Amino acid sequence: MGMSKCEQCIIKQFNSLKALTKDELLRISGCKTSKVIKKGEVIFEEGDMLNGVFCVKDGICKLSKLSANGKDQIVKLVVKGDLLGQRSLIGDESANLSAVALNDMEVCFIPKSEIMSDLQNNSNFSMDVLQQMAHDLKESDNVIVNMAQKSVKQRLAESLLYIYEHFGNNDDGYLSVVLSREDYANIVGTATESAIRILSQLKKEGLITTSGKQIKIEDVNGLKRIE
Amino acid sequence: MGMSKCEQCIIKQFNSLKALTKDELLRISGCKTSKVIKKGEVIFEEGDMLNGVFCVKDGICKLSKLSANGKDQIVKLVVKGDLLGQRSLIGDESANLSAVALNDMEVCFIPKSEIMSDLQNNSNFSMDVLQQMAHDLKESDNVIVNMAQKSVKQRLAESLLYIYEHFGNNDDGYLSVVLSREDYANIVGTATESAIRILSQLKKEGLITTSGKQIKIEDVNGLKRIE
DNA sequence: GGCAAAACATGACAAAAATCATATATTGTT
DNA sequence: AACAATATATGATTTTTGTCATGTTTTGCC
Repeated sequence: MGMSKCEQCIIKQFNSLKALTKDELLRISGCKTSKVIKKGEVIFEEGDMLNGVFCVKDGICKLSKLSANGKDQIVKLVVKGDLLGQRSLIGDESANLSAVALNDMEVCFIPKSEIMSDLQNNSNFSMDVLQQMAHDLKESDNVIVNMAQKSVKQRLAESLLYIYEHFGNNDDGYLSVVLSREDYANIVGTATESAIRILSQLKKEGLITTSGKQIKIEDVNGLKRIE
Repeated sequence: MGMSKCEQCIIKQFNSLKALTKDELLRISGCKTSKVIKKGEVIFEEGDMLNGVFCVKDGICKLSKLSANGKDQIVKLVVKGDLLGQRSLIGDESANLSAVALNDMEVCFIPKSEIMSDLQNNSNFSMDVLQQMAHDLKESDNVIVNMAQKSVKQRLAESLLYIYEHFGNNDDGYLSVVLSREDYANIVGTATESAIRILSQLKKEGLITTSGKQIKIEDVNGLKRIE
């Protein structure tokens, strides 16, 4: 528990922690705890007060929100290198989203007091976090436009491409992120049956192939071209 | 042009500029320019490089993005007291959205260099901006969930309530923000005809009344209850 | 390996929303 | 005031998407 050292951890290169000084990293290293989270486990839930952030060392989780009609909407996928929970910490609010592991994960938990004091005192760090949030906001706006203006088929195709471009394939050419049909439906905001139906269509059209839950993108441009 | 003084401007109380020191405000006051923008005028467009932020002293504008199918999606309404353009500045990217005045506006333009140096040097200011962005991100997530999971009628009802609760009525009881039916359609992400049709329905159901473009909310709870 | 539960698949139908057509009202301009 | 341009309104129809039903496959577990 918490034996490895932040200053030597390569993961930090991918997130705002890279802006911290060696001293700050040493302090964080001393008070962080690292945990293993099993597939399907809840990291935190909507409404929870977080008292720190999670730095994802391995694995993937989904951030989702339960809507009034009882369906879960997946808002974001968080992967190796990402930080988790900064927004609630900074806004000093309870979590707006739930985080659930999609496969086995390894995360480090850094207590709130550390992060907040570094944000106050290290302007490189706060600027980096600011930039990250500006970027996230831009992405959110784009998602809103897509949700509002595109068909379910287009949105599903784009989700496949997003996963393909951001998280890549594994050795056998299948997407490295493996989601259930229900998860896809919850990303796109549609009924599970509709997601299944459209994936079948895409198969027939030769744009993807599948093997169980695994999906292989066969024609990137074809997916991009969907009316 | 630019004669009034930031340190005395009450508008700043509503945004992150309140976290600046008197000296910083004096400096900004010296280099800002204030402009009047007519209804329908474009403040900036998608892809423009901004070299400063706008502080809205009066009026309302819409932030929207053109989607692939040629329709505009309105992502946010910006009103008196809000800042405009921070995200592009912070992210050092071209504007992701277009800003168009919905009525006559008065804004102050503050050059990039000023804002960025204050962000670097005044941690109260950067923390305030950070909190604002954390809040915006939360709002964005909620919009995504609504777009994905709710019917057009529910979304339109919520938009009316949003405007009612955030911007209020004017003396005669009509919403103080006056939008065209097309604007409503572009907020909700639907066809203009659908927006018109649903507003007619809401009238028949006694939840709203209208007079030309003006809309009066007659039954807040009724609007909230829409299945 | 066998069994139950969960996930996937697909058809039939219903509901929601988009599109097309057309009519009326409002607004801005001369 | 008259006109054109724009915005609002509403009907008819088509397309998209959701729901319900039912069967098949896969998965986890004893």
